Amino acid sequence: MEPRHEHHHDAGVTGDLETLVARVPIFSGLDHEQISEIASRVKPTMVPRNEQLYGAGEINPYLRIIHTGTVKVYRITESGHEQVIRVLGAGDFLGEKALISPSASDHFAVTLTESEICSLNHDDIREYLLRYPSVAFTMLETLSARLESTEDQVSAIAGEDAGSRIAAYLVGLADESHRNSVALPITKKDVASFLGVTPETLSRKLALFEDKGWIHQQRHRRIDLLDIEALRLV
Amino acid sequence: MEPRHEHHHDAGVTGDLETLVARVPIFSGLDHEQISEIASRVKPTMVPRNEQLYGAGEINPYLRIIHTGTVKVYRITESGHEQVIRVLGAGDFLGEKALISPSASDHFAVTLTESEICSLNHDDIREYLLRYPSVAFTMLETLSARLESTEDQVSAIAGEDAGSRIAAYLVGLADESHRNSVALPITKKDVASFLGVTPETLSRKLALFEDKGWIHQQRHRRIDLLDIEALRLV
DNA sequence: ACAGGTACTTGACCTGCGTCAAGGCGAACT
DNA sequence: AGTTCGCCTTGACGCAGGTCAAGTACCTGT
Repeated sequence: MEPRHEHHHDAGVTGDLETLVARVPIFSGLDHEQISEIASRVKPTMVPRNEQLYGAGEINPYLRIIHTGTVKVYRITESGHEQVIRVLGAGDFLGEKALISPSASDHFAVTLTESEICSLNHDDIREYLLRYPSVAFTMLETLSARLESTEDQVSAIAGEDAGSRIAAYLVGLADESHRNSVALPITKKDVASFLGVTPETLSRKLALFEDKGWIHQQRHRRIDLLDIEALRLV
Repeated sequence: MEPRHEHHHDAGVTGDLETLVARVPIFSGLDHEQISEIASRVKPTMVPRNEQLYGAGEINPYLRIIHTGTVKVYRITESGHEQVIRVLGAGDFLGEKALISPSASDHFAVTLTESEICSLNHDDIREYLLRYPSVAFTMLETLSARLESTEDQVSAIAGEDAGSRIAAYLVGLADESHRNSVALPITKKDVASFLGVTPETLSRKLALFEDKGWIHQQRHRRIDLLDIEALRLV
């Protein structure tokens, strides 16, 4: 495996490659030998913050698996404004669209923090999918879960008002971190885009929630949820 | 295979089972022998109109493949209103959510026309996925395409105004049928739900389009598109 | 063929949220 | 440390589209 990672510098990877691969959810069903084989094809890279992984129009021949860090996936709508599609973290993958149907997509992906990312060539992945059906099955699980959460997004934007969506988003963050103090993974501007509101509306609703004593906003995108039950009922 | 298809009557299937299976996209990569094997496990059924295929809360152990007819998939949002997720036709499948992660989903599915539907037991399908990787790969393609179209729905609802979404929907129907006279596959109420507007708004926008001479509404949900270019620019 | 219910249309009203604008604050680079 | 740029907040305003209501047309089942 040659160190040809676009213009990124090489990985200062924590632990050996096989351990890293084994921790990736879509390879979790494989045995040690299979993991080794995949590890030999993987290209781990440290990617700096604010690096564009792929952009609209270009066909990128890599499936990216995030080992550490955060990546934002978004698109630019016809009317020119940015729509955040999802935010990916450790264990998530991206770039599957081009793998499955190699047409240009209008997605953009950019790192939000310095990230440790493995790139797998599409040809290799296609081979794994055919050879190790459990990999394909796990990808099906992931895509199915993504589809469901995107459907949630549709019903929320179409059916709930801005306040409900924002409250539900905060409660969701709290639920998955099991804490009542959450950190927004992205800027408020991006959260607003993700929730289908303007930054102004988000700002106003958060101020309103704070007035009612339901939340407390600290520095650095950190928000304490003081009354989760109230937020659930919004 | 015993004829135990809930309370539906047995299929008066056109052509033999193998031909039918071979025409299903997710099995298109298989050879004759494999098709035969699958055909022996398939339960084809004629389902009447307005029949509920599955409802929220219940875990339905079948993957359904639509051979003829139309099926509407929707959910009921927390605030109680119906949100149409997608409309499926010949060659499409549904029920894959429970196959992949057998948790109760909040989806409903109902036939809009009398439909010829094949049911495959989840255990059987799981076996095919592991044994014939091309089946899994085709399912990946389909899910990926669905994901993309659901993402389109998100950006459209969040970013475009009602008129644009409605015009784009009409143009989309025309594009896929290659004709400039289209038939809405579902009621206007359902189209409205799908597009994230109220039936009143849909009605008003269509009247507006007609005023401008861009469309002509006939009986029976049939609409002639008189000026597709104008609609594209809305 | 009839009756009933649902889908659709149109009108009047009103409000939530987007838009425009201006000011403060923090973060990143030199 | 200073400067700059983009993020965030708050205010004022207007309108797209949701809501409520009433009437008409359709479709469906008997």
